[in-house]
Amino acid sequence: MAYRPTEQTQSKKAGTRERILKEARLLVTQGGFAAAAVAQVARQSDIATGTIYRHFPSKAELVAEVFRHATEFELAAVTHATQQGESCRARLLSAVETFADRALRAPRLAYALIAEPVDPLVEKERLSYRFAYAEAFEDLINEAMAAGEFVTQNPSISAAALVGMLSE
Amino acid sequence: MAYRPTEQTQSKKAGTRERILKEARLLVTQGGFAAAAVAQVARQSDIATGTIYRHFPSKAELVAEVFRHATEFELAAVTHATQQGESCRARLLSAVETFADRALRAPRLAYALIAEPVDPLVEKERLSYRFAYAEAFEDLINEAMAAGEFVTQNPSISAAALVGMLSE
DNA sequence: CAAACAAGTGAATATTGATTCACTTGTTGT
DNA sequence: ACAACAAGTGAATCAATATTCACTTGTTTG
Repeated sequence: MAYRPTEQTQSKKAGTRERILKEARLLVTQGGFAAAAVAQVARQSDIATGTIYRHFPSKAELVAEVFRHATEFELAAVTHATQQGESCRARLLSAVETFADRALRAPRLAYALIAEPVDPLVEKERLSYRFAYAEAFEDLINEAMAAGEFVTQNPSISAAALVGMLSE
Repeated sequence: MAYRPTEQTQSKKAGTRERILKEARLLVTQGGFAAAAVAQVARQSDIATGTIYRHFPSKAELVAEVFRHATEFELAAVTHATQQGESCRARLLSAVETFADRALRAPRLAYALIAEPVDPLVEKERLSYRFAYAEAFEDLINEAMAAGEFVTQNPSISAAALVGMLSE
C-alpha cells in the first residue's frame, strides 16, 4: 500500500502546467499582464481557478514564467538575426529589424515585456534580460570593431544605448 | 439672499482641479494609469477622495483628461520637430528622433499612452490621436513628394506605417 | 448675521481579482 | 477492493479600488 507518481501521471501534470502557461501567454500577448487574470487563465485552460495554485505558488510566479519564456523567445529571434548577413553592419541591421518587426506584430506583448508595471519578481527578470540583449549587441559591435567596420569609443555603452533605443 | 460664485471662488475651484490633474499626470508618468488610484491622487493633492468626484464624474473621465493633455503635449513636441531641419528628410528624422527620445526618457508614460489596456473612453481618444500623428507625418511626406525628395505610392499608408513603427 | 448654495469630507458600500481550503476525484501499489 | 497519496475543485475569504452619500465647512448676498 504505497504510492509513487508514475510517468504517465507526471506527464499529465506537466501537460496541465504547459496548458496553463500557454493560455496565460496568449492572454498576455493580447492584453498585457493585466489581462491575464487567474480566473480567466483557468477558464481558458479548462480547469478550476484553484488548480492554478497546484502548479504555481502565486500569480507573480506564473507571470514571471510567462515573462521568461516570452523574453527568451524574443531574444532567440534577435540573436538568430545577428547571424544573418555578410557585414557586421548588415547583421546589426537584421537584428534591429527583427526586433522592431516582432514588436510591431505584437505591440501589447512588446509593451508588457518592456514597460508594463509589474511585480518586483518580474522586474528583476526584466533587468537581467536587458543585460542579455545588451550583451548580444555588444558582441556584435566588438566584432565589427575588430574587423574595422565601426569606430566606437565604448562598445558596451553603444550596446546599452541600442537596447534603450529598441525599448522604444 | 442669493449666491453666485465669484471669480475668486471659481479660480480656487479651477486651481484644485488643476492640482488633481497635475498629480494624476505625475503618477501616470511614473507608473501608468494603473498607478493613478483615486485615493492616491487625492492624497497627493491634499484633498479627500470624495473631492475628486466634485471635479470629475468618474476615474475614467479624469484619466481621459490626463491622456488628452499628455498626448497633446507629445504631439506638439513631434509637430514642432517636423519644422526643424532643411530637407524634408532631415525634418522627418528630427520628428522620429524626438518621439523616440521622449519615449525613452519616460517609458512608463509612453506605455500608458500607447499600449496600456484602458477604459473604452480612453481607447477612443487613443484612436483619434493616432490619426493626428499620422496626419502630421502625412503632411510632411506629401511635402517631400512635391519637392521630389521621396518617391512613394501612397503617403497616407506610409504615414500610418510610420506611426505604427513609432508605436514600437 | 442668516439664508442659500457650492466645495470639501471620509466612512460605508460595491466591485473586482487574488488566494485559501475543506472536500472530491483520480491514480498507484498491495 | 482498499489504503495512501496527489491532482483537481469552486465557494468563501481577503485585499485593493472605485464610487456614493449624509454631513461639514466655506463663500456670497441681502
